[in-house]
Amino acid sequence: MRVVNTKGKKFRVPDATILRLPLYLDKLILLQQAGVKEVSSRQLATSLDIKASQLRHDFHYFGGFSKPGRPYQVDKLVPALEEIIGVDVPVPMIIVGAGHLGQGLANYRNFERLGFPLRGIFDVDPKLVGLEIRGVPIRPLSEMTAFVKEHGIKVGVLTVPVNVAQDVANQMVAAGVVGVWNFTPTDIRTPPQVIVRNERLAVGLMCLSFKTKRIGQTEELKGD
Amino acid sequence: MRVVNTKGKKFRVPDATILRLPLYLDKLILLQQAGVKEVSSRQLATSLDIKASQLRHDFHYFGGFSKPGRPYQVDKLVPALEEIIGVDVPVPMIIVGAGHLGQGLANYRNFERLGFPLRGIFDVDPKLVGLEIRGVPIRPLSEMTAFVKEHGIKVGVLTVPVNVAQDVANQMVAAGVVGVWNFTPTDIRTPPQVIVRNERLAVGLMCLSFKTKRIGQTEELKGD
DNA sequence: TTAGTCCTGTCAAAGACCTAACATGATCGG
DNA sequence: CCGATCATGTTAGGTCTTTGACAGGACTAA
Repeated sequence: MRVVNTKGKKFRVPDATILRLPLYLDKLILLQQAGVKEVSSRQLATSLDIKASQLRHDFHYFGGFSKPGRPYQVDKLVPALEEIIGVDVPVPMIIVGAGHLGQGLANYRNFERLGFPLRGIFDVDPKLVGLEIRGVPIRPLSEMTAFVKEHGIKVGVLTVPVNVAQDVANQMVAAGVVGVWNFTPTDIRTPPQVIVRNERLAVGLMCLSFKTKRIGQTEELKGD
Repeated sequence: MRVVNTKGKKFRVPDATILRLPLYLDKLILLQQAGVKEVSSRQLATSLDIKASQLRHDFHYFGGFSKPGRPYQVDKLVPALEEIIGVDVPVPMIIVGAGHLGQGLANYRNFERLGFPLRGIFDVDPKLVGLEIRGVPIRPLSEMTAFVKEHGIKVGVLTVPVNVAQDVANQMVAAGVVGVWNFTPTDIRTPPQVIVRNERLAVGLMCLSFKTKRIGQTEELKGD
């Protein structure tokens, strides 16, 4: 991933940095809501459990957001990061699969705040079709393709059963979606220009498992 | 993180490897269910979009799971990884916060399969208390501490509102929980021996945002 | 038996990433 | 005005991670 920073220089931004930008923004929004005006790299880094030099290094790829001697101003940093991450331009989104997880996500209020207004929910189950979640009606899956085209939907959230995941994803892509947020426990194949983000709940659980099971062994295995 | 491999040697296992183990297991279980008996490092790696040498290198930390010339046997590899990850020993779990996300997670059937049987659900809302999800009743939050102690609960899933997250986490830890699966959009502080896994949905969304917004710019910024 | 093919375990080199250190600039109090 | 303090931007060096290459075992077919 490459960007041109504020000083006209081209940088290759490491993936690791990109993955941290949302963490910075997340924390900064909390600070902003708490009325904090200024924050130093040390304060911000400490609260995220990383090194201050790493944070400054990350910001450096974008030309820096302050000048030597002055801490970062929260009210300037937030919109700057929002623009870099792309949160400032709305990306209309749909949820496909109105099961428990799909409905839970549909109730998540932060989507709008993060630039992803929810425009539609789709499911095959006739018992679900017609219900409304936060004002958004559940529509039959058969209408999805036309809806995506008509409303210029860019991102689809995939919360369908595993066995139809690839099929539904294919329909989304054919209809014009450029990003898929995949909550199903399987890999889906897409053309290279379509971005897939896998949200593998099982993986999170297993990581937790690996670590908790090793509590109590740590005395004999120093230095993890 | 350190382990002793099958040849008695001590290795420090990199974090990057640990994060991949669940992906391997996840895929292998799918293969096993499909009746596949043997799989080579190339096949497995290709399906996960990584290099075969990396997969073999990862397995090498644990002494390897086959011998030169023979592909991996799915039925041997699955239990071996399950043991390493810790999925083979059940870890009783509770969900605290029976809102939409909490209920969605409570309906997730894979928890048992992954070694995390759901033993209880807790909430402060009297309208929710008494409801059952997949046979597990929702109990008042005030009973949580006693329940954790009595049933030897090891892991708590945190799906409460942000403003009470730290407070509820403190109660969990005081009651004896050793792992917290945090779905709230905030950091929580715990003693060092308690493992916290943050499942930050907003971060996943923002990563997707960063990438999808840059589609169309890729022609002028070659080589991402 | 033997050549050919497929495969893993192993290691060293290359690459990506993180961190400490420092030059420099801003601010404050006296 | 000046020193002390705090802060960022920047870079070089160290550390962690990935990759390619290869030795050697196992199987197959002729």
